Amino acid sequence: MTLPTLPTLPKALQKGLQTRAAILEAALSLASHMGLEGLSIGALAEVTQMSKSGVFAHFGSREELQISVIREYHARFEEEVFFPAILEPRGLPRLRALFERWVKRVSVELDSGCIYISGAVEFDDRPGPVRDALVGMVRAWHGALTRAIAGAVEEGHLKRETDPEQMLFELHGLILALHHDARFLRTPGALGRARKGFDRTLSHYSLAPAEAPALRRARR
Amino acid sequence: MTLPTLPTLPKALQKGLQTRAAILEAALSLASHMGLEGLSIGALAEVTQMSKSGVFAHFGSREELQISVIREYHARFEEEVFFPAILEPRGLPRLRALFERWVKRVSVELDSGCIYISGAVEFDDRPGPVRDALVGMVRAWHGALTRAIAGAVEEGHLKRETDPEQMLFELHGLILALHHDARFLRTPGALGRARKGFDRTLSHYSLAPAEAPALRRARR
DNA sequence: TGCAAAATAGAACGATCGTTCGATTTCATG
DNA sequence: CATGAAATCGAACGATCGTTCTATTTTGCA
Repeated sequence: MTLPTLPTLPKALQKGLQTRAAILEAALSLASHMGLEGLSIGALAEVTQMSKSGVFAHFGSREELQISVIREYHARFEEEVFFPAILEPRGLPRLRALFERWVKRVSVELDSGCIYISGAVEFDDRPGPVRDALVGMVRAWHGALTRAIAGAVEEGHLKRETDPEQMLFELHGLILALHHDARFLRTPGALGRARKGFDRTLSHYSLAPAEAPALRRARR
Repeated sequence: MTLPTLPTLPKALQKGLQTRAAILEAALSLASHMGLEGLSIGALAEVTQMSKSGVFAHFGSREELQISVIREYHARFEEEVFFPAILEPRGLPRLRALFERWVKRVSVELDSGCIYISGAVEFDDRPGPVRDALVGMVRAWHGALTRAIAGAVEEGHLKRETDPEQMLFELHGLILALHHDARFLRTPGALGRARKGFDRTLSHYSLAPAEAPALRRARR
């Protein structure tokens, strides 16, 4: 039984991946503005100057397209926020870098919108693979942040009693409020408020060299 | 020139407003689950056992329906959150009541979603009367909260330097994080985290009778 | 009870959606 | 250059959307 044609298995696949990347680029921009639910293949075809079926063929379904967009967004998020920040020394410097780049990402996206945030609202009631993908990515990101906070505790930069999940909850709230006020209400100064909130939160969880030890000793 | 029929101008209008209220009830529930953009007249007709055109006639356009839903949501929000809380004494008690009822509203809505929050994401990039209505309602609510915070400052319950808008930003963040974690991530304990965050925020902006005066004196 | 008005139904419209299918073009490579 | 595979197109599908009409039913009131 000889293998008749030995399916070619092309090495480069140049053109295919190339246009796929172009489509994904447009899809990312479109989803940032209209949300993942607002992503339509027709609109995508118009933007990329292709036929609907041409666009469609690259993903096989709208759901797969949405998931691809989420994955692409995740990759860029990692590259712009996580990877550079993780180079900072463990502890407060790393945590600061993570938050600052996070804030920048959300506020740079002022005219494009964070897919994690809009997706969370769009899919909180919609079970399925798209929601699962989103939850997975957000959980991974929150996990990384939680570890960074725990690292700052171990490093002695934050109080030993610090609950990393609680602190993450509060920092995440600042990001969400920034997104809300800047994009929806268009309040000026939201970026500054997020930063100030971060400092205030940090000051609470930080060791306050003057008072904290005294307080802690007094309690025992 | 005699008025020929003297257009009846009916007093009760019973049936009309009655079914309109029923439609609005269903629309509110539907919009809470699918978002304001997910509100479709067809689905609404199915739920209310009416014809599409029958539903449509009560609002004249989908946009007007969406705005009516927003107005209805606002009225209920006022009744459940604002009016009861405003009965509390000015200052910290009132602020506490406002936040606690706000939190309850968002977490009671765990299986229905807050239209203010989902609407903010859906319409942050979509100009038009629906967005305008939403912004107006949210601004009104934030304004009430800001006044409550300012009241607590004047009452001497919060530090004189307190920036009400900054504090509101942080409290709003807690609500948004609660909504996100409870509805999207389905994290247990999000409600507790929001409350703990509130107490922590409050403790920062409160006059700390023991230490704060000493610190303030030391700085001069 | 009868009559005008209000409320609702029913059918149809153009548009857009995701998807399918067959034909055609473009590509990579022997 | 030829050939098969990959990529793209164009047309059509059924479904759903908001909306518009014209009947028909139901209602409120003299």
